[in-house]
Amino acid sequence: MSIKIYNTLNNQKEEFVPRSPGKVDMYVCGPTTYNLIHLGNARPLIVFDTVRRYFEYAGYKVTYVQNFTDIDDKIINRASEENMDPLALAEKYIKEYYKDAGALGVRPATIHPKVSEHLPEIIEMIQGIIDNGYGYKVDGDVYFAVGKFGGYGKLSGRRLEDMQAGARVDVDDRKEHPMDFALWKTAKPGEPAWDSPWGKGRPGWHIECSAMANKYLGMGFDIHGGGYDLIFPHHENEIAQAEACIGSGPFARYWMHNGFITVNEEKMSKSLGNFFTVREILAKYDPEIVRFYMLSTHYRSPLDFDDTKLEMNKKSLSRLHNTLENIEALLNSVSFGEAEVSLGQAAAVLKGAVAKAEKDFRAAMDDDFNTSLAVASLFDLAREANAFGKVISENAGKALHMSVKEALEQSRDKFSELGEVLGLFEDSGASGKDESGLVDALMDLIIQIRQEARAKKDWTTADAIRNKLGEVGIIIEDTPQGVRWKQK
RNA sequence: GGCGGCAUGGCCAAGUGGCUAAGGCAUAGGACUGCAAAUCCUUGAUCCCCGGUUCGAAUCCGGGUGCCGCCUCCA
Repeated sequence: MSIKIYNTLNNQKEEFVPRSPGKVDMYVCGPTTYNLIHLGNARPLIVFDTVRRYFEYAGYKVTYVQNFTDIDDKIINRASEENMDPLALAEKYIKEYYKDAGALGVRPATIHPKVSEHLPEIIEMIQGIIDNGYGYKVDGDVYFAVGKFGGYGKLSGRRLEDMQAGARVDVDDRKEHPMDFALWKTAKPGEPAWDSPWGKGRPGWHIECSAMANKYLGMGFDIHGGGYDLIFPHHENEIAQAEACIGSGPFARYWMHNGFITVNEEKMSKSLGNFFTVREILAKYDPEIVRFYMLSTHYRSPLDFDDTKLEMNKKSLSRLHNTLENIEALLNSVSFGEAEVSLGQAAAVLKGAVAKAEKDFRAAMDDDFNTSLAVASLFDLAREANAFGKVISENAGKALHMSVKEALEQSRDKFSELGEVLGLFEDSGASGKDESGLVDALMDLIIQIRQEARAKKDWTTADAIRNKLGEVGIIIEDTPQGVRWKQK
């Protein structure tokens, strides 16, 4: 089964054929580190992390490159506001990035190149563009001449003559064409600057990705990803720069773009007051919920964020967690051996469901990473596993055949296996409990007291304990396999 | 002005020509439970409107309505 990818370059799903068999080389545009990452940054992180995980699951060796833009106007402005060195400010937020991304289950890329560490490569590429006749110098600035690059517009499907340059921003009349963009900008006093053949300055907005992708992956690498809004001009310009410099195209073979996040049906922006950092969201919601939510919609569709939907997804996710706990409890409480009661038929049904879940999951992910459908396969498995648990409960106290244990273990393992591809269920088990074991010990005590009350049919006491614990955020469940408790 | 996307049950969301339109949340009924919780079973869709193509359309074509994005830094 092959993987299909919706390629922005041709606006259609295409079979993915890697440049080198068994390997995937991908580049994803990373954040400009002038602030904590926001919700909008989080989506591509989670989406492309999941793409990467699935490729690895499917047996590919993935080289994943994600840059940090640590030289940029926004950084310079922010740094001067805070009276900080721009690079130190960028470094600070790179550290913060790792905290937030890590919390969301986003694995570090194979390589995280920074602009500040690639000035030689960037300058070399600009020089190459000039040498090939696609760049020109004006005062201390260098511009890319879009009119000379025949393929300009092929990614975004625009034609130069259709675009209303200057409609919203004044055109710099030193440019040969209004759409020309800066490759190199002269430094103003006090700004960070590097020596170049064109004087002291810094790179333009787009050149970094071309240069760094080219350095680490080379021309014709497999997948380039990023947010939908980057198609134009950022990615269009990346293509133009790389291909104008190196000559041999294509720059990247498959272009993937994630849809936008809105908040309360509006585009997230500071002026609308609906701008959220990942950290603000994580103060209210478990990161796994945020991740699950982002994957509950196809990556190319827009995704609206609000508390109601988060709450909804929280409940959905807990269903999956409950299932995992149910399976674990059965494995721990039921005795297995030579068949007194075999339940062979039911076990076979579950094993069949395990196989089907993986098959469905793969089919969904193969089809342009349809995580929404993939998640559905987990719910299908959950239903079967829980139904099996019900059958087991009906045979409480009896020794069950080993095939029952096998079926339970298979379903549990399949959950973790498929969940890991989506970055879910990874820290299940010890979450919410303290390391000293004090809480566990106290809970054992409380539960024991309550059980004694229940044994005496003292429901008033038993219910009071349960209600009071509920007020503190602890849920007590009396299951056929014994008493269970959990937080929240 | 140019380019592009979306409209599926109360809500979220798959599905892009063909068996009974996935899955989740919520609702209602039932089972289980001392009562709950968890779980299982059952429960609900004129697929935005009009017209067309077809044996057959949510799915293709035309028109309409509504919403959104990009064309400027933006994930």
